[in-house]
Amino acid sequence: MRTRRSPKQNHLLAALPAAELLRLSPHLERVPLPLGAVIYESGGEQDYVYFPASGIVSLLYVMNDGASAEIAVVGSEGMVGIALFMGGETTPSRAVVQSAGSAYRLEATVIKAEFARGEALQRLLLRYTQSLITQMTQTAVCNRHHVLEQQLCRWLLLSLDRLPSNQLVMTQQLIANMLGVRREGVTEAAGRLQADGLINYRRGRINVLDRAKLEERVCECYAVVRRESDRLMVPETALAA
Amino acid sequence: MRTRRSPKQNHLLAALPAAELLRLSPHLERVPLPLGAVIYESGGEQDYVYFPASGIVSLLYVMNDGASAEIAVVGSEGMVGIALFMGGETTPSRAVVQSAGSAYRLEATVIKAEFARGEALQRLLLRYTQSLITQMTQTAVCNRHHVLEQQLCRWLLLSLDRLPSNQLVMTQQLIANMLGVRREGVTEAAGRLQADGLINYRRGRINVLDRAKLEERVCECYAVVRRESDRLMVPETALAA
DNA sequence: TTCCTTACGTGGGGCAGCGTACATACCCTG
DNA sequence: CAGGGTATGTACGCTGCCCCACGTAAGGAA
Repeated sequence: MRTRRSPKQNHLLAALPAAELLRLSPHLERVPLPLGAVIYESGGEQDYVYFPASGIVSLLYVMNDGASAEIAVVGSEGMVGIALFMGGETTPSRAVVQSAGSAYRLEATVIKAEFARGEALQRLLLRYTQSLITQMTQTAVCNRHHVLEQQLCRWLLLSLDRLPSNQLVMTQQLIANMLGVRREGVTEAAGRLQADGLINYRRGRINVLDRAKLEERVCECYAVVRRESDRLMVPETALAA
Repeated sequence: MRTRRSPKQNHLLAALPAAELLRLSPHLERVPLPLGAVIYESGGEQDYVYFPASGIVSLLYVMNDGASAEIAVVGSEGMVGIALFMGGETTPSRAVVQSAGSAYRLEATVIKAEFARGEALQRLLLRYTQSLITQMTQTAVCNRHHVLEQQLCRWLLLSLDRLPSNQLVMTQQLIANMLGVRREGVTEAAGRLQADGLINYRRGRINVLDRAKLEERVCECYAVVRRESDRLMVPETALAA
């Protein structure tokens, strides 16, 4: 069930009209996304945009005291580096590989030029950006109102949507960093989910056993993000109707 | 000190080249923003974009159980309705007038057409959108890590930046709805700020007496948002250098 | 096998904020 | 100037998560 290596593994690239993808092709460079790699540092120069073919990248804000909080996650449905075509060049957040994979990258000048043509890529990236905004706002809401267990469920589901199997390679400490909570809090919540048969884990590997039950326990935030993403990311051709 | 009624009261419109503003002028319609008015409902049709000349609009997410959380605020520095040019047509959040004022609005078709020209307005709106994204991500971080008093300081400062005087017409209940906390929590935090001479309030009117001290007590989130906004919103001419 | 690093489990004390209930006090209206 | 609606103040018990400290166990390396 191994997918062929192709830029079309990324949904945004796959949704481009043939002519536009052809124009980009010579500039697309496949690069690995090793676990833990920092793609952009907060406020740092962004020289490339990345279209993941597999794996997950987290957008993370790190505070002065070192505490962190995940803002959004990006997988093969999206792109990392929106600040380049938005015109800001950089952002105050960090992009880190949360699950290893690979991506197709484009130099900043290339993506900016293609974006400026105002064709399909522009419309696609803007709609994607809006779905990313929804993910960010829902993170804010969830942080305010929902308890750790619900947030953990949301996080697991968002990750699962971006992975090929039911298994996540991820320690509880890393999840805690993403959620911006203590590791012990994750241990307790994960323990309850395991006791209830929703997941099963051992030393940095989490298996989701019952996705349906996970969706029952999660807060509304997950559904909002999912629904908006589905709505905004339908192929442009389907929008004409 | 009354400013002349002009579209240039809005910073985005003011930053447009004369030719572009001229093209939009016949379509700009000045409308009041009465306190409490709902500009967009969650998921509802968005027929106009609004460029506030004065007043403040809150972007608010309202949960199924009625609880709410503010995502971002928009004043004369910005625009309400980014979903129109982003291509999503709508968003899962509500836009409510938090402080009365007035705005210039444009029909959806007009803003979309002007945006599609790919000239100054497009670049301006995209940079503005990025600064809005920063505000949203910082809201998420703040909700996760900072205590109510700090969040209140942040909220007061963000509001103050968008108002002409040091006075906010705002009850503690409304602030609580924005922050997504209990009214009593706001009462306590505001009481401390008043006892320490930073603010002074009575029945729905808050006077900021010592802005400097407010900036000492606020968390880093305010500075991040402010800095990004200042960085992204400099006139395009200044960017050429 | 043994060791040692790393991941997970557990417990005690503390605090911020919640839900609830009710008291006070302002200010508009009649 | 009296009444009533609304804004603010205060209190109490509860819970979710924090900080801190330590215990247990998995699994790779020698």
